[in-house]
Amino acid sequence: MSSRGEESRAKIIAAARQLFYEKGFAQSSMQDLANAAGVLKGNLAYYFSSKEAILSEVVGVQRCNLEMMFAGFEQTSETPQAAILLFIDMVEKSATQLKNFGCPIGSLNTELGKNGGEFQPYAQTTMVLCIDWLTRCFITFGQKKKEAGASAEYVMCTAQGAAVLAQSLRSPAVVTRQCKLLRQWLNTLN
Amino acid sequence: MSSRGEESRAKIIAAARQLFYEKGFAQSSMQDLANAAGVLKGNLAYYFSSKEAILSEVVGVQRCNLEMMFAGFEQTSETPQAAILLFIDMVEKSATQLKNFGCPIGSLNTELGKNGGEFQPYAQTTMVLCIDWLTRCFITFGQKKKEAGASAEYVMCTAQGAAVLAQSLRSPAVVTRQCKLLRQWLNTLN
DNA sequence: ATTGTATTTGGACGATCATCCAAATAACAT
DNA sequence: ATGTTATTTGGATGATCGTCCAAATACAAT
Repeated sequence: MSSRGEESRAKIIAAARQLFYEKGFAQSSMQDLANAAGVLKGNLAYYFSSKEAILSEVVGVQRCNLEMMFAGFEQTSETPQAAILLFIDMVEKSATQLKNFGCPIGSLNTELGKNGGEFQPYAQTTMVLCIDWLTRCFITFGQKKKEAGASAEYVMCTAQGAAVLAQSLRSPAVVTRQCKLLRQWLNTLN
Repeated sequence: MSSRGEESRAKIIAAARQLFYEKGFAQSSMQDLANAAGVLKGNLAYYFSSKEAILSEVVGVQRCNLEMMFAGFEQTSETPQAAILLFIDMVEKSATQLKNFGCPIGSLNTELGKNGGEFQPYAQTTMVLCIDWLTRCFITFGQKKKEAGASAEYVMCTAQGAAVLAQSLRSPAVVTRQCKLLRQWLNTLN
């Protein structure tokens, strides 16, 4: 597969990522994906055997981006607290996006988790990735394994709840307020 | 409209409520609704002019049920704390459902809030109803208006986040843990 | 220039979608 | 019993869905 093919493939995945996020997986038709990617619908089948295959790639990219982001957080932080704070900052900076489309990770899990959820395992990996990274941060911070897991769950729970509320109420301020609370809570852990 | 018609109408709405919750609004076809309600697809059009009209009725029933539940909480509670505790108990008792299908209120907002969200206003009313009731509870509890709003937002945020995580991780235990934290937090308010 | 592969094109395919309707049937009034 | 309304039936409608494919085109190697 030459650079031309790789480019088309990448365009399709990028378009799918955006569309799945903004409209949902089921609501994004192959025609929509083709239009957004600037290719013909028939061309999608050349690169992906099915819509599920596109979802798989999209989640793969999502996970890859998360891993890079987390690696960046760790590199630019001297303490695990600072890394967690960067995570909270990231959530707060996404407030407007969260208001418009919810959390890219949470909303995909919510959609795919419905009714049997044959596709949910794809989305689950990204949620687990976040919780695991936060857990490692809290362990490095000095917490025991179980305590760190609870802390990570608490942070992620607040972030997801804030996203749902922000989107429901169409108010990014919810995210701002909950992030502030998270920072205060983090400060009390010392 | 006689009792026969009312009965069919009610059956359709009940089936739609369940299906919208378990499969999502867009993923529930009119054929699915008809099958679940035990009527023919063509009969849906006799009672509802469109799928949107069914959604409107479903949300109306949802809101009505919430109002009754809240009224019950207030009647059987002598203090606002006790009423809030009943709310938290209700969330915890729903852990298994939350794991399977997410929060009936939150997940509907998440779906309908995507891409312009022409239908989201329907779902928004139920979310606002919950937050407003919690806010009133915290005001009765003695908090100022703004503080009460923040407390209500915090409770709802935790509940919604717990639902998203429980469904993502397919673990009802998340709900149990977050409810426990909520009760502890509520105790510190005295 | 010619061959072989990679990619694109445009459309066909059956299935399913929400909506709509005329005719059949049921229930009830007189 | 007859007429009237309420409800059900079964199917038609055009649009759109995901998938698939043969032919056309573009590119690279010889």
